[in-house]
Amino acid sequence: MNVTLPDGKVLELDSEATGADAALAIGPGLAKAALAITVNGEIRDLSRELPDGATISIITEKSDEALDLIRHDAAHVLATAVIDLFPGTKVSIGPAIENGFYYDFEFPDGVTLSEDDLPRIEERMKVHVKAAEPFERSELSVEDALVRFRELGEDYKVELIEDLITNEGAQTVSLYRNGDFVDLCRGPHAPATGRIKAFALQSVAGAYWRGDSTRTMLTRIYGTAFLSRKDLEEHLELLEQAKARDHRKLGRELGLFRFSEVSPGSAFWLPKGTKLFNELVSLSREMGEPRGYQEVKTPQLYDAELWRLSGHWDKYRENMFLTESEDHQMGLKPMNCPGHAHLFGAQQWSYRDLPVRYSEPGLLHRNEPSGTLHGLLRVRHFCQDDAHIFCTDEQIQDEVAACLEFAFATYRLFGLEPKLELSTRPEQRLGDDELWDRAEAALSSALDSGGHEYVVNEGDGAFYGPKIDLHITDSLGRSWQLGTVQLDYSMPERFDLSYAGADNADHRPVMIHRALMGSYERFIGILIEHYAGALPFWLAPVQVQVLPVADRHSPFAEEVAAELRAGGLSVEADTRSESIGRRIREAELAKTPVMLIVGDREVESGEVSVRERGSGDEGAETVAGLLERLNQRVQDRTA
RNA sequence: GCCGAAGUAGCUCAGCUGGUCAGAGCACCUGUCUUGUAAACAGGGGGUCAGGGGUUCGAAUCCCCUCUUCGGCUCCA
Repeated sequence: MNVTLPDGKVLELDSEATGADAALAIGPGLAKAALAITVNGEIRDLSRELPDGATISIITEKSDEALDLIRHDAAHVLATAVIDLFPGTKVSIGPAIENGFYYDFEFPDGVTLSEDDLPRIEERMKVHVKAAEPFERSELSVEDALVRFRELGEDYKVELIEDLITNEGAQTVSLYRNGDFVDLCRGPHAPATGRIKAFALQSVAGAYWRGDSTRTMLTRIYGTAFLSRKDLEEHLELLEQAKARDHRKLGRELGLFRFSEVSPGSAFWLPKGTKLFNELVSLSREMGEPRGYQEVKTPQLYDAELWRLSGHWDKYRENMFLTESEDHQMGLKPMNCPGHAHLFGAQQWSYRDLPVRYSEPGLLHRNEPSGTLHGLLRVRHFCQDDAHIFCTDEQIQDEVAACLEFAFATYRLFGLEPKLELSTRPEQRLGDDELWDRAEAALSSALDSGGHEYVVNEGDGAFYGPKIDLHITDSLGRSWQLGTVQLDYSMPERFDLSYAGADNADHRPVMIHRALMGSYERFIGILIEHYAGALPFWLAPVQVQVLPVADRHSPFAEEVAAELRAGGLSVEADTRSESIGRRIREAELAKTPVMLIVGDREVESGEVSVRERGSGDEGAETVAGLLERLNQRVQDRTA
């Protein structure tokens, strides 16, 4: 038979030749390095027979696919070790994931696993890796496979096979054996367990079977694997370093905010944190005004009637904080939209008035489940940079495009590059298909015209309309949704909103919900991790720290500070009788962008010695010149 | 909410199997030093060991409940 190699050469092989044979035919070095083979674009085991005429490419440790392969191998070895150590454990699934792998198990009654158990599971895994047990693939009819896994009591595998039959019409399934462990698995795998050069188990967690919270909670073991010990150590080192960027740690160390048991999930903002917070609110106002936004203020607490009208009473009550007043049930707002819709509906509108863009840095309360709270990134009390745009159908596309422009203009200031997701019509939805066609088309063409790349989440839209979300990852690579632009045909209906058209008839406006930073809390959490706490000059709560060398220079230091403050900067003077070295160190640790050292020389010359965060002495400068330079940095919003 | 883990001074942590176990460093306060680009020196104050029950002659240490936090899952800005 003949196969074609990546460089276009044709290789002649014996009939029934396998991927391993092909690799050997190319060269013994490659045969040794080979992990798997791509056959007509599909990754397969080396041991499988090649089809005649196939285009092949050998996967080695250098290939992009190599890590996924050995991580998947490692997941099987993990399962092998777990079953060795905990007989009677049921297995479910164990895929490779970004940065590692996991396997989900159901342990026998009475057995609970904790992280203390990981070392001995690792030891057991090492035995199997060292034994370099081959991965052997076999195929089985679905009937035989069902019998086999039923006998073993592997209920989860049985369910998987049943679903393969119903959903894919599967006739056969593939099994992989390594050592004594046989798993239902699509493959592919490397030739043997020995190819896993370095691995580590990392954590134990609960995970619902099939991601369904009504089903059994399985025990998930996370781990990672690499092609060399060095790569593994580098990865673990990176994870260590990421902890230093954690906004919860930095928020405390930098004196930005804190949390307390007296109000779980709600930040207490300290003066410095409040300054940062307010800076972002100002930014949003400053950018919103020229874009036609009008700020409004709406109440925190509303009669339950409003929530019934908006639909939140039915769909969101569980997550709302409720109270009573004079026999009226009331609820704190979890969203600003009903208030804005109510406000819009309170007066008459002409088509000439549209679009109307109401913005509000609205304070919200959502009673999020305790287990979901996460520093500033998931809180119960937060403030959105929220706005609602009421417009005509024809205006949707331009408005959405303008929202995206606004969002990117904002993110660019911080060097953040969000990932975009377009979520389309869900199964349960309001409105006819024609409406959804138009709404989705409006969103996707706004995305396309802006030249944005995005992924489509089919069926993930809100029940009232499709949406575009902006995602950013935190220091540990966890993705968080920040901004969102949502089309809503439902709320205008519920609130019976209307405007008079050119035809003098009543028309229903469309509502666009948009929050660009998302919430100030989450955005600040992400920013802190993005900058590792070293906020750019324009955002720093304390921009300049003036440091007199000795007590006798304090009056001059105060003068300099006052002058810079009068020039609009946030300045402190550290006049404590501590050593200058100590005060410089503390200003550095506080991530203050600019330090000014003033001693005899400066008092004499009237200038100041400038020290930039992280880069040492930069020489003397007049206060006036410095002020101008620093104000330019604020204006340009540069570091 | 679910699974697992943790909770000792403001912070980081010691305190092994219950019996001088309430400690250290940093921070804080006081005093001395008056400093030239990342930590001066000395002394001092501070915790009913998350909260509540229980076991015991005796609990920070063992058990139970609650709260909070951390890692995930589900859900979400």
